Amino acid sequence: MPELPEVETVVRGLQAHLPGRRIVEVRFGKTDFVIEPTAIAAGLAGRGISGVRRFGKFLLVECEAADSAGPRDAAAGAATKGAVEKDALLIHLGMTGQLTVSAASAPVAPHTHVFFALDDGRELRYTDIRRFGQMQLLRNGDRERVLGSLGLDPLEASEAEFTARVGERNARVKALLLDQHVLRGVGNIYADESLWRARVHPMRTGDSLRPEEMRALYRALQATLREAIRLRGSSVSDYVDAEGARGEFQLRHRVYQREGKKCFRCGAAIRRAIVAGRSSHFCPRCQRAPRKKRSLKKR
DNA sequence: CTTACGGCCTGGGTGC
DNA sequence: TGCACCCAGGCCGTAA
Repeated sequence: MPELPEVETVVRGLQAHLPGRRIVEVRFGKTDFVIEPTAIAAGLAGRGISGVRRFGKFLLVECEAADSAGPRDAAAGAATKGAVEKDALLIHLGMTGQLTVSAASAPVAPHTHVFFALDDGRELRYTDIRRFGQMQLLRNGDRERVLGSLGLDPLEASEAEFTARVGERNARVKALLLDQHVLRGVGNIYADESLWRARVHPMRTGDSLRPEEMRALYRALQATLREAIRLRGSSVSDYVDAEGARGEFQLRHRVYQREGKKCFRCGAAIRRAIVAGRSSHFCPRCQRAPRKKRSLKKR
């Protein structure tokens, strides 16, 4: 399940292969998860790739300016196009999406639905068993419209920003961590792992966290994400990086998918419960449940 | 406005 | 061997 660390790992892998390459042709298999596939094919054929970046769980393949096919005066271009946003291909990997670079002659994995032929004889391929992913071409101005409402990147947010976002909300902290409009990039694995690390129960509300708990959660979230990036993400089902290799952070999971197993800190049996509509894994001893029912607002 | 919840998309894994 | 069912994450509609 690609979350921030997995997408970051894929992006870093793609950055080693794609910038400077040119997309020769785009071919599709199934397109029910693609917004305007014909626009993607027409818009990207012949375009050079200038960079790859992550935005939350989204991945952006950025194109060079459309008129860059021939020689041009860079200074003049900058002067006239200064406010123009680069076109970019926006990709969300959903649950089972994979982006890999391979030789065009390499065997095609099942459920591979998009092929970007590159000018060096290789292909960028999009494979997605469930097709819960998403792909669309962002033109000038689309970026703010599509991505503008997303929350802070958890690795860029200061402790004060994090506290302001989470600490004034009455919703369950698990729901807040998962809400992409609060923080962008956190999913079920890293929410559960961070809450365990911070010893905060997922059903606590944001505004019930004491300052030291809020600080612990902020630090736990960043430490967990950084370690997961270092270990190239969690491969619990289909996730692989741009080279097709699995990550290793799943070997460090302390609660996720460990229901019934012993807590690494205290030995109690890890529990699983549905919180915010999601499977949530926690230690019932280390992470104290809120005692009383939450008040339905002040009345 | 905020929060909670159910349904929908798809198909691999599981259990009978 | 087949087959019904569960579940995953994001998003959207609805209700309170």
